[in-house]
Amino acid sequence: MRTKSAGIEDVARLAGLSITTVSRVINKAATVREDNRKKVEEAVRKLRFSPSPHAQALAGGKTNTIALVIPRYEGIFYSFYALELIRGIGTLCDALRLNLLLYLTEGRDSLNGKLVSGIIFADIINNRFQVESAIKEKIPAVVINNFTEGLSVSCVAVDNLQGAKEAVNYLIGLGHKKIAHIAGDMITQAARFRLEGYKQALCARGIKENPDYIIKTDYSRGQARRAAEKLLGLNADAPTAIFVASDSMALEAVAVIKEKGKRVPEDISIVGFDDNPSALYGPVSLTTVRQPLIKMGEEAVRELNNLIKGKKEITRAMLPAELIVRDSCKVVQ
Amino acid sequence: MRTKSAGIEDVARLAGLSITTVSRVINKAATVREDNRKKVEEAVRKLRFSPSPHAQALAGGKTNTIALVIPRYEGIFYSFYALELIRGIGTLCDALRLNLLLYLTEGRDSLNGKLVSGIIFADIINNRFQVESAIKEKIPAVVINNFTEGLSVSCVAVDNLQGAKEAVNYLIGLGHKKIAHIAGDMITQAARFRLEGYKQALCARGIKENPDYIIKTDYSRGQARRAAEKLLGLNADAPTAIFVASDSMALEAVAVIKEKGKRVPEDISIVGFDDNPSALYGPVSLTTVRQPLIKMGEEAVRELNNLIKGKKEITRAMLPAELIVRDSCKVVQ
DNA sequence: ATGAAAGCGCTAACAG
DNA sequence: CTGTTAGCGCTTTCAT
Repeated sequence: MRTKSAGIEDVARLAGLSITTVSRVINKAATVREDNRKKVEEAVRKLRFSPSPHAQALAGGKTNTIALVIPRYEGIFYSFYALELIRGIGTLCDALRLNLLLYLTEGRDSLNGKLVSGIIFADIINNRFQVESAIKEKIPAVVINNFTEGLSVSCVAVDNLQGAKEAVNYLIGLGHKKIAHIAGDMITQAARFRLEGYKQALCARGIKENPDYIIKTDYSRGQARRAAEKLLGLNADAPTAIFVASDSMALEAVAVIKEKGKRVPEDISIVGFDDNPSALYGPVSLTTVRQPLIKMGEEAVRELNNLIKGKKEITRAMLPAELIVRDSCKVVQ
Repeated sequence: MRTKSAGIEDVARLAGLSITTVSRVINKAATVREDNRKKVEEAVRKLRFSPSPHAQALAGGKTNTIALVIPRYEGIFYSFYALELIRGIGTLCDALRLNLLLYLTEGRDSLNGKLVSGIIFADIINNRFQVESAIKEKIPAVVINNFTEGLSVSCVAVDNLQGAKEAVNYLIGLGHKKIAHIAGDMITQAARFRLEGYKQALCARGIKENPDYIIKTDYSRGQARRAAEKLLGLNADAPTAIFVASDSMALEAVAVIKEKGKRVPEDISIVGFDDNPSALYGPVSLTTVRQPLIKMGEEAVRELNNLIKGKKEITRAMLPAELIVRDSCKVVQ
């Protein structure tokens, strides 16, 4: 029983003009005489009129709303990835006056493209087909954090390969040779690239890969703990440095190491990934690889907006990752 | 240039029936003969038809989408409050097939109620007027984490007063008398209630309030750090226990304490608030007060859904907080 | 049980 | 620069 609020016709009547003219000032068309524009604007104010988005969408075909699709995969919530992304995207949408539809999806259902004028995919995990169908339906789309090979969509990703290499090179530069990697979930491209970067960096410096030194996880702290324990359990063969695929896992590794009576960085050096602010504090501030999450979100919205406005070519942006040196690494003894 | 997809008319033609009948089966009206329903359903499948939400909304007045309004106040992002809430709400919306519109708002703009059939406010911070106008416009609404006094809206909050009391009583039970409180941002009701609970618990046991023991913050780790330093700077008068308004601040306090060469819990006991999983690890696992964030989100969606479906009475739910005892507290010496 | 027709509130040609 | 008119794709009386 919501009170029926003013419609465009009421405004037109009050202003003594046609609804077309009202529509024109609403849509900021240039072809309205100044005095009439004023009249309309006043009528709008008096009536507290605001156009029905549904009618606008139906008549004009513009929705002004975009969707953010986040795969409802546990791991995506382990880091602060999701929140930072939402924050970046949400803030920019607010500024651009875009409505943001949020889908935490299992990936099975297909999105109803009729509702939105564009879609941002926060990574692709089990929902590649949603991306594909968006492309097929020619809905403007951009994928975040996944340098989409074989898919013709715009994307904005972070250079995980380079980031990982820098991390490992830094460790090698410190004299480490026994470098382990607690990897993320191989279901994510980011984790795969970080692992690949780790391998390439090792290889480039002629250090042989040790299978015992590579442990794959689901990004959870629980699995990080087990990984760290396994690594320490190698005893004499235990690594002197560990490159961990996320800061929250790195923090867990640090905790395990301390529990076992070892020290970071004196006994074992640690490099994380994310630049999660909570890694600044704690027993030792973490050396890590910074991922510009908020920026990725913003870039994605910007690109999507351009696509919606008619931009044709897709663009694949690869943002650089940056090694942030703090206190969790040391020259090997 | 999106290819025009099938409309209800196409379906009607293919099925050899009227669009009215098609509309009926879409809306699961009972008055359709079984064989005709089958025909329509098949046509729908063949044409991959899905109704235009905008047209539906315009014609029928039902949107199927709700809004989640999150005040874009820094502090709300410091804890994992926002993410957990989004997670709970988003997941349930997915299950209920509701579209979720997310607004990270400064609180100044008024929401366009025509777009949604209901609104969830994730706390009220600088945007009380948005809540008020929703009420005025009779848009179904529910407020989270704010036991809205003076506002006739449904709400689902957590019992911060009781939670804080339990925390402090626990500390008192351990023999502590010099108990400090690093409070949250007084702009939030939660912080005010936690402070109030702290005071009441002290008072009930006849412990006099010490102004030096109460430090208000903005929930940030930076301010938590300064608060902890100030508290430790009291030297002989320093507290033997600190009740901290959030886990992330509590973690920071622990860090400061260790830096100063003191131990937790041997020298100082700490109780946090949130049950943030990251407080499980680290140097000492944190005793804390659990806040059922995801549940709050789910309850909010459920209540909103009922309101949308015609439920008249508003309901104010107060979820209990639960003290989780772990390792950061000890009997005073 | 089914269909014809009248809107829902707006935008977009097309005239003037 | 402004107004007239025809839809946008559905739901809903109201007949049949």
